[in-house]
Order: sequence, then structure tokens, then C-alpha cells
Amino acid sequence: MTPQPQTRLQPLSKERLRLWLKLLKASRLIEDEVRRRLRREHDWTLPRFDVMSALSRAPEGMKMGEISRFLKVSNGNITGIVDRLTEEGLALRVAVPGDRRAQRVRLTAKGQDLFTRHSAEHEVWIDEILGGLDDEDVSGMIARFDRLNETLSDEEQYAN
Amino acid sequence: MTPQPQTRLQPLSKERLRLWLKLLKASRLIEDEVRRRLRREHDWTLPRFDVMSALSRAPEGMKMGEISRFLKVSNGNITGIVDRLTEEGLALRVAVPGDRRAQRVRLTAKGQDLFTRHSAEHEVWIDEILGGLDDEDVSGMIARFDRLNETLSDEEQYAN
DNA sequence: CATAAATATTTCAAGCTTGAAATAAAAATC
DNA sequence: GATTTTTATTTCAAGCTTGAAATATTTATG
Repeated sequence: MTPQPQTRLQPLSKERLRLWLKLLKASRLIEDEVRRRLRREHDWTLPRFDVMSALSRAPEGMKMGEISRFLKVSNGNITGIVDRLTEEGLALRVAVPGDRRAQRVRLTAKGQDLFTRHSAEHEVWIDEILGGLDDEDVSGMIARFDRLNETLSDEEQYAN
Repeated sequence: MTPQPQTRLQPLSKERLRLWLKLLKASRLIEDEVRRRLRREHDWTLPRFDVMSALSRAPEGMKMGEISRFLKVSNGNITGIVDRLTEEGLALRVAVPGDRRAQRVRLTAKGQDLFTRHSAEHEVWIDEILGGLDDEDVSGMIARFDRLNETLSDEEQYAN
């Protein structure tokens, strides 16, 4: 018996495209909703939230490059966001002893405090927004995403 | 017998948060890769691609408001993108007979042609990027997303 | 040690994005 | 028919984002 020819080759690529469009749609719906709440209720932005979130886990601070690699955004981008956080007294730059090029960014007590409050609320929002998914939905999707993100991270090589 | 107390209430909210972070990660990895290829290989942007994609399905054109509602972005945003497409001879604005406020935006032949080429390549890219997912993965995730997007669209009410 | 290469960061221009305010025209109401 | 409300779109300021070029410093090489 000849091996089953790849009868679904074209269809699979179409299905992958459909999947991507649905994934993107879900991601944007959720992200837009979070962005909207952050703005309406705290006059705050997602990028600032993301940077503070990264910093909140590093009490000893992070170098600019560490932040941009962690968040997968450009260096110049982080410069601007940290500038604004610093102006507002939420973060500060401290010199790195052995290297005069680098600086370590840390949250101030005020910044840490603000982030703690936003963060708690953020978790509630996500719980509301994804409220339609039960335990089984959630664990099922997490398993799929673990698999997908593994695949994607492998490919990230040829992004550089 | 008393009803089972909601033993997993806190954990479920944490799991939903984990799911959202994984979803966001996947979405950004894919979107960044597409954006990078579009720029590197065609000196093109995703927003222009998205607008052309919407227009390509409407030979008779779309009104500005229709485009922004369809893509779920602001009106002013679309104004700028259509301005640029128009400057480059890829789209044009035509008056709407009964309504002097509105305009209908259409792709030019040149625009249609360019989109057709980019679109074909885009499908190949997605196929490559999601190549690690087999038939079963893809259909499994699509089913989950249909469920999720249904939930999300329902909630979109209170976004307005 | 001098020079070259690599690293850390900032600056910059161009484009995307939003929400609010401004314009203009159409539709509804009195 | 005049006034109000709604609808379609643009304009604008502020912030996000990128990639490329510029600075400054450190590390590696000859």
C-alpha cells in the first residue's frame, strides 16, 4: 500500500492561517480591554505597567538592556518609558559599580507601591474578562500554548 | 450534602492570568516575526497590510468608519493610514452619492495587485511560523479560540 | 599599549495609536 | 422650517514603537 499522500497539505496551511487570525483577535480584544481599564481607572498605560512589572521582580534593579530583552522591545523604547517613570518618581537609575556605560533601574517605594495596587486589580480584570472559561478550558489552552510557545521560541533563532 | 464549596476560586483566577500571559506571549512572538518579515522583505507595515486586507474584500469600497469598526481601531488612525496609502497610489477615496460627509475607500489596481502578492507570501510565512503545530494541534486550538472569542465578544458590550 | 571589536545606552525620524475636540453634514424633533 | 441630535470624518497632542546612527565605555587583539 502506498503511503497516504499528504492530502491535507494546502488545507493545513489555511487552517494555520485561520488559527493565527483567531489568536490575534483574542489577544487584541483582551489587550484592548485591559488598556482601556488601565486608562479609564488609573490614567495609566500598558507599557509602563509592563516595565514596572519586570522591575517589581528585581529588587536590586535591572539594566536597561535586561529590561528590553525581557520585554522583547527595542532599547530606545525602554529609554523613553524609564525616563517617564523616573520623572514621575516611580523609578530611579543607579550607577553600576564596575561599568560606567550601564545603569541599573529600580522601582522607588512609591513605584513599588503603585505597581502592587495596579497588579492586584489587573489580576481581577483578567479573571473577569476570561470569566467565561472554566477550569477545563483554561488548563486545556495552557497546555496548547506551552506547546506553541516552545515551537515559537525555537524559531526565534532565525529572527536574529 | 452541602454544595461543594468553590475550592479552586483563587487558583482559577491565577490560572486565567497565566493563560493570558502565555496567549500574549505567543501573539507577540508571531506578530513581531510577521512585522519583521514585512519590513525586511517588502519595506511594508502591518497596519497598512491590515487595511489593504480589509479593502481587498470590498471591491465597491468601504467607508472610513466601516474600516475602523472592522479593524477595531480608532477613526483618526484610519485617516492617517488611508492618507498614506492614497499618497502612494494604492487606494483612493470616492464620494458617496447620498452623503457628503462620507467617502468610500477602494484599492486601486496597483493596490489590489500589491496586496495579492503580499497576502500570498503572508500565508506562507504563517505556515512556516506555525509549522510546529500538526493538524490535531491546529484544530484543537481553533475550537478553543472559537469558544474564547465568543465569550470575549459577548463582554465587549461593556467596553462601550 | 594601541587599535579594533564588542557592549550599553541614548538620540532621532517616521509611523502607529488613542481619545478628545473640531467640522461638517444629515436626520430627528419641535 | 428652525433647532437639536446624531453621524462621518479629520485634526491634534501625547505616548508607544522601531531600526538606524551616534556616544561612550569596556574588552579583546596584535
